[in-house]
Amino acid sequence: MACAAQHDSKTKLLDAALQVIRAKGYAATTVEDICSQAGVTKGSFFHHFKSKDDLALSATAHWEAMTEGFFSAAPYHEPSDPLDRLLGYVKFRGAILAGELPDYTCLLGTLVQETYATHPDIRAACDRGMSRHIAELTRDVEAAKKLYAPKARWSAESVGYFIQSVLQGSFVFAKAKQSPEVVRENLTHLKRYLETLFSHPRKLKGANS
Amino acid sequence: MACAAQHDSKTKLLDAALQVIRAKGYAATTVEDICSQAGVTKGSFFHHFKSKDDLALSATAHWEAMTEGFFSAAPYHEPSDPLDRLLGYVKFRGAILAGELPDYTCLLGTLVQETYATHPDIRAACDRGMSRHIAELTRDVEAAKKLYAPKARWSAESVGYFIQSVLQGSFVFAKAKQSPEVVRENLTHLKRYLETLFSHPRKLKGANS
DNA sequence: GGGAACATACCGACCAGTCGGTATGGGGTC
DNA sequence: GACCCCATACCGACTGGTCGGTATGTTCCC
Repeated sequence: MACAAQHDSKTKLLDAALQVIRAKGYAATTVEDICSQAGVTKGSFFHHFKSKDDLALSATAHWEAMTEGFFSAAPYHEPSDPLDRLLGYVKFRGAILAGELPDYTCLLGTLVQETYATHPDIRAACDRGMSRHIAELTRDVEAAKKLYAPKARWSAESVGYFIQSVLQGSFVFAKAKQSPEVVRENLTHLKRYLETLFSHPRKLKGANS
Repeated sequence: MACAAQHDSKTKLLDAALQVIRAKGYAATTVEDICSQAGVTKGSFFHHFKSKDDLALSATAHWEAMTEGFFSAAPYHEPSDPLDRLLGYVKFRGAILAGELPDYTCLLGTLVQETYATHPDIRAACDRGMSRHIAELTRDVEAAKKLYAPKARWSAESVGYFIQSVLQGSFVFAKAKQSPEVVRENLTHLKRYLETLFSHPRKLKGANS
């Protein structure tokens, strides 16, 4: 029973869900949309998921698993200097802006906007997923702070949230403008802010040059 | 024929649309939701609007008109120093975070996320509305740049987009966390960034204190 | 042969949009 | 002022299609 093909349909459905929901939004996505994108039938869908909402929940878990693997395998973790890792993260986020919009935007950000008032469990799942990613990030912020700005009054966590907020907001404008250009420019601003925040010796007066 | 009461229902429908769409998202909002919120009937709705999509378009125009009046009447325009006006804007955005989430989040940001791939005209309307607001903002950025950072390589417009991206992203997290607290913290970071960006003499070393 | 994986036909609720109708009020005519 | 005409505003039952979910197989693997 535990052969790989068993979960093939389920994985296909989850992958399809990530794509379709990011493109059309959750409410506008029909179960049949996901099925046809995945190349399976509705019977299969409801064999694996109790309901559409259940799929959404599973999709957030799937998303978390995917992104966690993706980011932990990324090369920006290599530097021993935590600030370099942090700036590497920002640079990395710029480097992965390829393909169509649904390929690089965030499922959780899209999902939570539509469901925060009507689907408490989905909202909570999105919150959990985003917070977990931020917690990862915050670790490097914390370490960099200890090194470069130990007395600063801002919290490492708030910087983590700020970074993610810039990204989420950038995606909104990417969608409005149908282009990742705004994301890139915003990442440049973000990088500059982080550098000044840590009084990074290598590029201290970079703000106005 | 031109009595004020004539357009009363239409205005009520538009006001209701702003609330309901921001709370439930566009696709999940039914025409009857809006009607009952506005206290009018479906017949009236389709007398004033050709379709649900037509309402969305009118709602963006209504939103633009409302917000333009709201922001142009705000006190942050008073200072003669453009940087003070800019920082005043950021402070003002923090001051208006009252009431429920749908009361202070942005209709256009919510709308465009759901419609960018499926409703080209709504997407374009959202883009137009957000760009217009940013253009206003950019004027002050431009003036402040001339005064305080004339040789900086970043464009005033990109700063305008950055400010709005921070806000839009903050709203995503406000929805995920059911609280405007993240918005406030992000505005603090944003203020600090703007100050360093303009090398504001009054608070130059504020970044790490 | 028994259960998990998948397929097909179908149901019922819901919802955007329609349609025939009523109410109101302004303007022209005598 | 009495009358009619007609446009605009508004009402709510109805319809046709869509979509989440179910019921009933069928296939295939252990």
